[in-house]
Amino acid sequence: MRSSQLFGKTLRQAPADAENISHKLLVRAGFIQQIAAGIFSLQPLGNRSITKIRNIIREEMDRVGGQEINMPVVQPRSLWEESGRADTFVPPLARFQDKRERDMVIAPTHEETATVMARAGVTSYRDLPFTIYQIQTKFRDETRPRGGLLRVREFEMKDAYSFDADEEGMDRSFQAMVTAYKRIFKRCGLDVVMVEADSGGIGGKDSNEFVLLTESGEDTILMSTESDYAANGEKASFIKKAFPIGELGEVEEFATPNIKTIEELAKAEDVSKSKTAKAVFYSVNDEIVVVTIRGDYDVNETKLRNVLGGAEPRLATPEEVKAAGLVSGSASAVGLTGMKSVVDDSITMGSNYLAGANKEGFHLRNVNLDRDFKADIIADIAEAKKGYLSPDGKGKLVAKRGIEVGHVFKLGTVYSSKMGANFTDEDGEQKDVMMGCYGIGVGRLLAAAVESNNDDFGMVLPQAIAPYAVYLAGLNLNDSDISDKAEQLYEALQSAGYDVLFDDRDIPAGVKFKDADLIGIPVRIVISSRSLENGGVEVKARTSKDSEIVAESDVLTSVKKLLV
RNA sequence: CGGGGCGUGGCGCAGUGGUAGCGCACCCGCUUUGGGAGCGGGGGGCCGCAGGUUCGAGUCCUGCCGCCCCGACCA
Repeated sequence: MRSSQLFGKTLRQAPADAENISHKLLVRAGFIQQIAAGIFSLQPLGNRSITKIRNIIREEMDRVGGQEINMPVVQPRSLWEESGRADTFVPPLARFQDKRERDMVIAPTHEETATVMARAGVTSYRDLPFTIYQIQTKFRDETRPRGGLLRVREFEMKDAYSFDADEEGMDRSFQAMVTAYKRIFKRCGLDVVMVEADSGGIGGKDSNEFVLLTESGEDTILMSTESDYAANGEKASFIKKAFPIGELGEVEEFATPNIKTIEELAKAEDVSKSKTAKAVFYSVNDEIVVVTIRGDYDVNETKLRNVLGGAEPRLATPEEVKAAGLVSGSASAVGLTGMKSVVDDSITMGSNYLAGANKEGFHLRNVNLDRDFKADIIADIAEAKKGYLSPDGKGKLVAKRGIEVGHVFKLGTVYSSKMGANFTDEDGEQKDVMMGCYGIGVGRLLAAAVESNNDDFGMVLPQAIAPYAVYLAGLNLNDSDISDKAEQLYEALQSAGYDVLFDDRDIPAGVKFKDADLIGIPVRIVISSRSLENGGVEVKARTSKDSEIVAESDVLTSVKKLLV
């Protein structure tokens, strides 16, 4: 490609809207153009990078036996009623009615259609296993898109779905995908870690995220200092401090004027926060739920949602708390009836707690679970934090930020059972298909790659995903000797199989260098009167500071050393 | 959805009631050619939208829309 023909201009200044490095650089380099919040067009350079990423993904999916398919973006809402996600998917499904007033949705993900595909295509265990995948547009009406391509509403995702006869098969399919994912990210120049994750709106039991650790990430990742334990903050667990359980004391009420928080209560009584039972009130499906957790821990709302069966909890408003007859600042589960009680298991690792008396200005001593208040659910709903003990007993947790670039799920039969995707096994029995699903955000992957590969001058893209492998700049092109040689080099490099961007523009050298750096092309070749005087052409890697002079006849050899 | 900020040429910005400007980019000419060149000339604006106040509104008032950031939320 000749720069003089290339559509798209580089910008000296990034739009004021852009804040992330990747957002700024992708816009400045002419890769992407914003159309609306979280909605982008790809310009030629950006499209080339994305195409390369897609192809890497395809190769690795095919390598582990994936078969490419394509499913519709527009789907009848009834399909989502079958799976039960029509009203529960968060963010809300984008919906519209077609001409005949039939309810339609714009797909945010494709488990339903994939299950339908399997439902029709699988009747016998002999049809299993198989894995299908697509690279397809999704739309999620995110509450808050942000960071250029990092979090968008319309986006392209590679989504794969595996179908197996039994759990062992599903595990094998899952492992194959994990292998493929690791190769994909490595080839794209991303150093990712696989962490345990919450499966959220997709469902299923186990899920893992592939995360690029970087400060600009929006997820919190907790990792052990001494083992390979790593988990998203939504999922992370830890070993809770346990205290000896003494004899249960008598409950006694005492006055606590002006004490509203656990901190104040612990301080006033001169005890550790772990001697207090904290009550937090949530609104879940318009009902108040009381959550009790030991005062030294906080509630993890994702875990809470999961123990509540998937309904989204939200902190009750002061009005709701009051309406429920509760005394904020002095509340506890003691004596409460008619509302669901969830208790974190930390409460069972101690006794004789300080807790609210449900009476303005009073608290209670020696409060104990079962005797003084009930639990409908006892579970781990505590938020892991840095410094806590790793759940495997090895080391402490540290907190990092990360960008989720891939997510793999063991779905089991959550979709197949609801949607009737079953088969007859060897014994003639009817069984639900065991599924897995596996996603990679394609645009996000590019953004993540830029986030982790840049310097003061621009992107530093690995050859695998750079729009071009070689930037060939001819200077003093009015000199026919130089322009002839530049043309010859352009031909030769292309014949050798390299993607070459030939800067044939009649502009100052500095502009060409700036553009080459900004776009992040791995190898830059300069041919000029100066280089010829020095005995050839200049070859420079984007990653190195200095260039080397190479005889014209040796250019291909020299480039070959820097590229594959 | 709560809090904050911003909407003026492709991009960055100035303009607090009186003829819409600057830098970059763009077009023409000449001079230039190793890190975003110099000189000269030129084109491009429903100042987000609607209503209002005023002799007069980019500027003041009201409403709406859009975008960004923080939070909430987030396969």
